[in-house]
Amino acid sequence: MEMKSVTRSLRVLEAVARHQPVTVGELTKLFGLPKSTLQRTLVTLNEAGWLRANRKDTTRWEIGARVLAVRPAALQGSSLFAAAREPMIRLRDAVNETIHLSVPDALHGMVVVDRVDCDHAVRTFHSIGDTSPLHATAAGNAVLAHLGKSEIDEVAAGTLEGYGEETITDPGQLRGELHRVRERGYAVNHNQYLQGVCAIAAPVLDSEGTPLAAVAVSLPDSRFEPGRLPELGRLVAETAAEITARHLA
Amino acid sequence: MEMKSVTRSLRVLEAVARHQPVTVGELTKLFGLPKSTLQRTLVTLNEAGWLRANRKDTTRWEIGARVLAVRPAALQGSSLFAAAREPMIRLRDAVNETIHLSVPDALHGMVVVDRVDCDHAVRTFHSIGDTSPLHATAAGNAVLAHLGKSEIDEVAAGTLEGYGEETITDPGQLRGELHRVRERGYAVNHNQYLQGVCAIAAPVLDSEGTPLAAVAVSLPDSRFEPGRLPELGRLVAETAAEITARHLA
DNA sequence: GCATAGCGTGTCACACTGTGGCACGTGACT
DNA sequence: AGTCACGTGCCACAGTGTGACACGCTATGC
Repeated sequence: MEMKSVTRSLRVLEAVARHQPVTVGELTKLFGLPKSTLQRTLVTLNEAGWLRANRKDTTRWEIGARVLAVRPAALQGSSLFAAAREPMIRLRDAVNETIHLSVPDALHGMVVVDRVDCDHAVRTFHSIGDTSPLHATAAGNAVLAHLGKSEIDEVAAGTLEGYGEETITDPGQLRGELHRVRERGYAVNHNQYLQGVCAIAAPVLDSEGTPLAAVAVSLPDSRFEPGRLPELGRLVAETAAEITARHLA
Repeated sequence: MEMKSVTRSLRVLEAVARHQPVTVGELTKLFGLPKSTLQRTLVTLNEAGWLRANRKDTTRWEIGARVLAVRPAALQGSSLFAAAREPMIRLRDAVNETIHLSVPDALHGMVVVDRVDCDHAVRTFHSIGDTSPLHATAAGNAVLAHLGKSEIDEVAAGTLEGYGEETITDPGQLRGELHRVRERGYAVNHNQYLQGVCAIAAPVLDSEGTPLAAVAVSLPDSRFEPGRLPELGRLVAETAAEITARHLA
């Protein structure tokens, strides 16, 4: 079950996305593969519409718009994405902090799918497409808390990697935290994953209670005030509830 | 320059995107290929992270989150996308009609990259990722009008496919229309492409005047009032200008 | 002005890859 | 039990993609 050319083509696609507009030569250095091989790959991807030549320098390649037609199941019909946008902007306006929408991917991590920025000079930054661990982030915990027991066990049984002093690495402690998340309706991350980054998150559930995504307020440690937690938590949970409602409508 | 397996894999990816969550059997009917071939493709795409098994029915496949890492690159570094969002929502609030953001793809068509919905019961509908011809849509004309003469020639020299009574299929007539678009700052489509669908669009330009995208107000024929055109056109053009300004900032 | 080095592009024989016919296990419906 | 359709697994062979090599071009250095 190899399909070498396919896996390589997809890796090339990802490399082009990160380095666009990029030339064949630059890619040979990145991959250590023969020029002919890479060029053949680029031409093929181009013919398929997934890549295109830069309009100004036709030897440089960039991502084609075809990619946009391929959307993750979590965003199917764009309804979740569309439903989330305006509530997210309102939440940002209310708290003036960066808001993220993330979806779980194969129980291995959360992926940022949308973002609304605040206007502080100092702010947290995560690109769309970035991934983060379930057990060490607010968005991850918000989702995890509403998964079935078997799925929680699966995650807790795996290695709970530590990223710093605050990371929860003990399965029992994680279960306790998830219980608290369920009770108060929102999850909190205080320096558990990235140093200096805090977040408050709440889950977006489908009609059966399965978590589809999480909305999170993300802010620098320097602006984190424990006293405001209940208020922020309430706002985030309300936003998540509104997204859920719009999504079902 | 074939790369049969790669092209096929990408086709499969697109098919999965359209039909997710989908089974092997359904795909064999779509492609007329052996089950083994398709399954091998699915497994490979899954291992690459672009596909994943549905959580409830593990024999059904859907698009994985990996594509999100590539997606922002398709939106010109994502800054355009982010810059456009809030002006688009304001425009929607002002006119209560569906707003689209589209980018040109390889001079062959426009691709919808973002959408803000109105709240009418009757509304136009285009999914993100949908494509439409340059010569027969408002967004297409808005972009085309600001391309170089050689590029306009290229399009005009090609076949200007007709989609109905109103479609401009004559190259000379198209040039005249594009001239008018440049003069008044916005393009209008009255049933030229899809029957019953009208739109008013304006281009988003980069610092050199190259069109990067177009914003469009899209509405059903039944709500189209010629008398409101100047006002709508002005609003759309202002929105496009604001997106341009934010994008450069 | 000539040499060199780097680029993108093109070619081709060979090895190895992906192919697809076939067969198995399973679960649903008759 | 019997039938059917499904997802999955296997393997010989044909056809595919591979990558060393070569070409033309441009920029840079001597």
